[in-house]
Amino acid sequence: MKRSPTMKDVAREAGVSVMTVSRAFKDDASVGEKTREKIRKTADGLGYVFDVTAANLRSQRSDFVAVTIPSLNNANFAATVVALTTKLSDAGYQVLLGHTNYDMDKEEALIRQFLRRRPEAIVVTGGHHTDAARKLLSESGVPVIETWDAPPDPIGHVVGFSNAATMDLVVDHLVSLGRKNIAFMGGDADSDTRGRDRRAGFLAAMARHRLQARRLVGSGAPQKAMHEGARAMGHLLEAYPDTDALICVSDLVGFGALSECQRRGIDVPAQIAMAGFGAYDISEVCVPNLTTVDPMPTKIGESAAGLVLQLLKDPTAKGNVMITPTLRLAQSTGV
Amino acid sequence: MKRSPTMKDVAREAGVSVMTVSRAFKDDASVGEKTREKIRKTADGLGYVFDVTAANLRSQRSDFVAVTIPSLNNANFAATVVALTTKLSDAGYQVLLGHTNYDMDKEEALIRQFLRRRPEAIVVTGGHHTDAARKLLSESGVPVIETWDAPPDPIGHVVGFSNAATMDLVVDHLVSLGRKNIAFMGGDADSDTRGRDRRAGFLAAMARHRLQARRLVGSGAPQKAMHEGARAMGHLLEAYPDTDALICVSDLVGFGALSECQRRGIDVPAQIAMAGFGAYDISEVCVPNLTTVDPMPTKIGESAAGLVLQLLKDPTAKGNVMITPTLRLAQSTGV
DNA sequence: TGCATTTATGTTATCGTTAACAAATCTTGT
DNA sequence: ACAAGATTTGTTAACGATAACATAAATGCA
Repeated sequence: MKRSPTMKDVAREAGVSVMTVSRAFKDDASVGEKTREKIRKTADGLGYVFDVTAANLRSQRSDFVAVTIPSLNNANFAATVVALTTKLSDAGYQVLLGHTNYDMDKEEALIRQFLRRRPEAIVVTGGHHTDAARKLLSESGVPVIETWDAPPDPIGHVVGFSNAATMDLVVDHLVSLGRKNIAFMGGDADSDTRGRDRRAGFLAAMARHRLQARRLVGSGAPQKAMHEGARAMGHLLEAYPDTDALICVSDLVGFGALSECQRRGIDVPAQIAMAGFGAYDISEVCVPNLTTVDPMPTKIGESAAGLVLQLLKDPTAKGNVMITPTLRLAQSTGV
Repeated sequence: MKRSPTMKDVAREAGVSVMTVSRAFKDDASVGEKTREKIRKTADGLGYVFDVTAANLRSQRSDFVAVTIPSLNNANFAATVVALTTKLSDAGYQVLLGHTNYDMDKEEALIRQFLRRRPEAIVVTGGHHTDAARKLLSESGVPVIETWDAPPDPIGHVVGFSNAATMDLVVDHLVSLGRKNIAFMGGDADSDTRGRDRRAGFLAAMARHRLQARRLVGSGAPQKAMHEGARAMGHLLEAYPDTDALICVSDLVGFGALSECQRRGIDVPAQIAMAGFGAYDISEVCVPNLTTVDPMPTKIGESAAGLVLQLLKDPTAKGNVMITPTLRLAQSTGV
C-alpha cells in the first residue's frame, strides 16, 4: 500500500507552493478563488486527507477538550456529554471522552493519559479526585472545569449544583404532605460521591425539620442500581415497616424499589410516598410516575461548553455557573 | 505562563542527549538503570509531560482507534464501548468515541473528522452507511470493523449477528406457547436500522410459521423508546384487540408497553405475552420480568477489540466474528 | 591482558504542517 | 500611466519527538 499523499504532493500537482495549499484549507486565509478551487480539486483527485496531527504539532494547538464522566451508560451524564460535544465540535474542537467507572484511580490514570495529548481544556465530573489528580489538574496550565457538583474547594471553574441542597426540595415536599417517617435509600457506596452528598443533604434537611433520620438503607454501587433498589426495598420494609415516605438516590434505584412494592402489593403513594432523583425517562413511564429532581444535564453540558469556549478566548475569564435543579412532582407522591 | 518543558529541557538538565531521554520513556529500550532513574527524576522535577502528538507525527502511528456508536445513552452500545475501550487501552491505544444520534449523515461527518487524525482502525456500529461514508472507509487504508449487524455487503471486517435471525428465536418461542396473533412494535424509524432489520426478521419468521403478520405498530425514534412504547400500546389495543402476543423492538419500548398494560389492567402474560430485545436491566426488574434477547454486547466489544489488535499485527488477517444472541425467558411470556 | 561482543549513548535528518517574514502581483485613484 | 496600498503567493525554519545509523563504554572469554 502506498504512502498517503501530503500537502507537498497536492502542491506539486497543482503547481503552487505548499504554503498556498495550507492556506487553501483554512477558510479565512487569503487565497485566490480560482487557485483555491484548483487546489481543492487536486486534493480530491489525489485522495488527500488533511493531517491534523502535524498541524497540531506546528501550531501548538491540539483542538482537544478532554472530558471524563463516571459512566457512559447513564442518561444524565450522556446528556451532558451530548450537549458538550455538540457545542464544542461546532466550534472545531474534538472531545476526548473517558469513563472512570466511578473509580477515582481510573480517573487519575485517564487524566494523566489525556494530558499527554495537550488538551486545551479539561472537563471532569464531580469535585472528588485523588490528591495526585488534583495536582495534575491544577499544574496542567489548562483550564479545568468541574461539573455536576459544586465542590467546597474547586480546582478551577465549576458548572454544577449542590446535590445536598436538592434534597431540601424533596424533603420539604414530603413533609408538606404530612409524611414524617421518611427513609433514604442509597448513598452508601464510596464510589458514588454524588449519592453520598445527597444522603448528607437528606440528613441535613431532616434535621432542619427536627425529624428522625435513622431510616437509611444501602443500595450499593450505581452500576446495579435497579436490582439493588428492589433488594433494598425488602430490607427497608423489614427494618422500618412504619416508613411512610422514601427518597431514593436515583430514579433507577427508585424504580427497583417501586417494582418491589408492586410485587408485594404495597400501595404507592398511599402507604409509602416515593421520590427519586435524575428525571430519567423511566420516571415518566413507570406506574405510578415517579416524583423526581431534574438536574438539568443538558444545561450543564451547554454551560460547560460555553465556559470552555470563553476560557479559550480569554484564559483569565472568571466564570462559575450554578445550575438550579427543579423538583418534578408526580403520582408517586400523590400529586 | 511559561512554555512547558520538552525532552530537550530534560536532556540538558540531566546531562544526556535527547535521544537517551526518548529511550528512557520507552519501557523496552536500552538505557542504563541509573541514567534512566536520573532522567525520570529530572523529568518529574521539571514537571515534564510527554507530548504524544509529536511522537505520533514522527513515528507515523497515531495510537487512535476511532469508534462510532448511534447513542451514548444505551446500555448495549455502552457495554460494547466499555469492553472495547478497556481492551484497547490496555494495549496502549486511545479510543476516539463519537455518537451519531442515529443519523447517517452525522456518521459520515464523524468518520471524515476522525480520518484526519489518522486512526489505526475504525470500528463502526451497523452496516448501513451513506455512500460517501462507505467510500471514505474503504479507501482509508485502515482496518474497518462493522459491529452489531452482519451486513450483506461488508466493507471490511464484521463482528456481529443477524438481527433478523434473532427474531426467529422469539417468534418460535411464542408460537410454541400457542400464541398466533402476534404483533410487532417498532422498527418503523428510518434511523434505527437495527430495529428495521428486526421487524423484517419478524415478518420472515411469521411467514415461516404461516401466520399472518399484519399486527405492526410504530414506536418512532429510539431516543424516545419508553414513552413511545406506552403510546404505541394504546394504538395496538385499539387496532388489534385480539392480539395475544407482542414482540417489541427493544426492552425500552417493551417496558413502555408493559406499563401501559398495567395502567389499563391488562394481564401480561395471560392476555398478552410480551417479549423485548436487548436484555436491559429493566427487563429483570419490571413486573412481570420481560422475556428478551441478550445480544452479548460485551462479547461484541471484546471480539472487536481482539480483532483490531490482531489486524494491527497482521493487516492481512482474515477474521469475521459471529456472535450468537440468546433468548432469556421470563414471566412476561409465562415462563 | 586483549580482542570480540554486547550494551549504552550520541548525531543527524525527518514526520506534515504552519508562523513569520519576503516578494510578487493586482487594484485603485489621480 | 504610475505610485501607493491591498491582495496573493513564496521561502525558510520550526513544532517535539523518533528512526536509522554511528560511536563509545562495558562485558565476556580465551
